[in-house]
Amino acid sequence: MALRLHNTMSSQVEEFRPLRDNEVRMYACGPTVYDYGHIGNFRTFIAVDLLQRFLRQSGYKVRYVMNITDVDDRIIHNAARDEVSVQQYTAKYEKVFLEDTAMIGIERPHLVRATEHIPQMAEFVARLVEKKIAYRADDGSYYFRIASFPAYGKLSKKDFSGMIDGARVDVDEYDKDSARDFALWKAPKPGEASWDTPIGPGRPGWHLECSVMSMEELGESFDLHAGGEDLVFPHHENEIAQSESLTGKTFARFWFHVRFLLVEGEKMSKRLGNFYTLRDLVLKGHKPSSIRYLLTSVPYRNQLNFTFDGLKQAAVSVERLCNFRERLSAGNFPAGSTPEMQSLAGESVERMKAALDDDLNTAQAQAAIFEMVRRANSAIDSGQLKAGDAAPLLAALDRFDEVFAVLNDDDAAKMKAVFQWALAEGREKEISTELRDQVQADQTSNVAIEGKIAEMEAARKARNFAVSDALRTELVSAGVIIENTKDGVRWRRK
RNA sequence: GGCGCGGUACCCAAGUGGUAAGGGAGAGGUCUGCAAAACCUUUAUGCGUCGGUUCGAUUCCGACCCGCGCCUCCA
Repeated sequence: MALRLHNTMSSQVEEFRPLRDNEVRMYACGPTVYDYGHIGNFRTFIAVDLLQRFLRQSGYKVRYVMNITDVDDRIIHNAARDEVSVQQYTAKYEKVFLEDTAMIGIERPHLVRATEHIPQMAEFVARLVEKKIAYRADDGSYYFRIASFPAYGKLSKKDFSGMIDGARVDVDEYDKDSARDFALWKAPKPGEASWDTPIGPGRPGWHLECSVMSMEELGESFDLHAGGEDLVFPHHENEIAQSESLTGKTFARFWFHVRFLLVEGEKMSKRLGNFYTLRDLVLKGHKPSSIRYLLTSVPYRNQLNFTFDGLKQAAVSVERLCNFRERLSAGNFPAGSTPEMQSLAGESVERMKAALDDDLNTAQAQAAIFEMVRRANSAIDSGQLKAGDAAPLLAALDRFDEVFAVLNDDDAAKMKAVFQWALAEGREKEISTELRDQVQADQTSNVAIEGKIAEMEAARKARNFAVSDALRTELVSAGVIIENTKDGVRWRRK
């Protein structure tokens, strides 16, 4: 079965086939690097990352490009406020973005920066002017003439045919031909960052950069363009207008939009006090793997209600999968293999693929893996599972994690990094006791832990349970989880 | 006002014109010196409300109620 994806352009779930055999060219609108990213941003980026991972798992070569918007009004404003250059300002937040995406398990796309493509953007505008699609306003800004592109509105399903020119012209937009016409190129205001180009001084508009960079990297027509649902209009609509009126070709064939999330049942906003950056959550003691799991557990087109209760549940779910993997890889099973477990592994892989093929139904894919875990655990308990069954089951789990990326067990180091960042930024007050404990637990050395465990085991052998229990309590409070299995003691950090 | 999405158990959340996945939490049990892990049993005659179509609807249609999104910067 082939992948079927919802396409905003057709409002339908369609079979996804790339233009070129075996190669997918996709573009995602990335961050404007003016602040720390919030969990809503990351829902989108994780969804696109998951798509990209699944495409590769399905055998495609994926060329995935993401832009970094490193010049815009907010950046200019904030840089001025902080009395640093635009470049210094964006460098900081680009670094933050890269750290955050790595923390949340996003594989790095090929990144392109707006400020590194200024000449191409100016050239793009010049070509649109030549075709009389763009025009220059008195102040030196350039606008796109929407009236020249009759298909305008086809993505967002808006009808502009009845628009009355000038109906909503505001003071700043007095010299546009039509109020709806959008800026391609903004003339510099005093003190603003600007570039000297053949079309005059200024800086690119946001819509322009995505058109120019995506076509430069992927060609005039490519397979898929992604972003948050809010970008459908006007951003993506404008990209289409610019690009297609210049090339006369279909710009992107599939439009992939990720729905906004809710936080505790309400729209996330600073006003409501439910606005969280990724780092805020880690400061509260939540693991990156829990956050990623929660953000992938609801299919990307459904509204996801992000709650702290859900975050705890996600942590337990991830732990269950990790425990299972540990149990399979460390256990001693009788030689041989069973047809039941072999086919269970195969069926589970099939079910996961079928679920993801169905417009990335991550919830179904997770259900499939849990079903496998339960049945395999059951087989282990009843002594049915054989040594030769472990490999295919582990392979199925790996296959799951190639896409979901939650089982790496590298949370401790990531949390420690956030801990240190908070200290460096003077934000130690925001470090929760939970995070403090996590970092503390990580500092107890393996040798020390294993020493304690040896003592505990000696006491247990001597049936001195008071001593062994005391040692175990001590270890547990240091964040170490102890399990006595029939193959010996197994321990791990919380 | 225009366009669009959703309301499923205590919580999160899939799904289908033929009788409700999965996870978490709760309860009981198995195993264990005790825990932990794991497993088993159990928790919606019910899928916002009211009508309609149908042999049969949670699933299709209509109305209504509620929540949410876009239409302006926003992932």
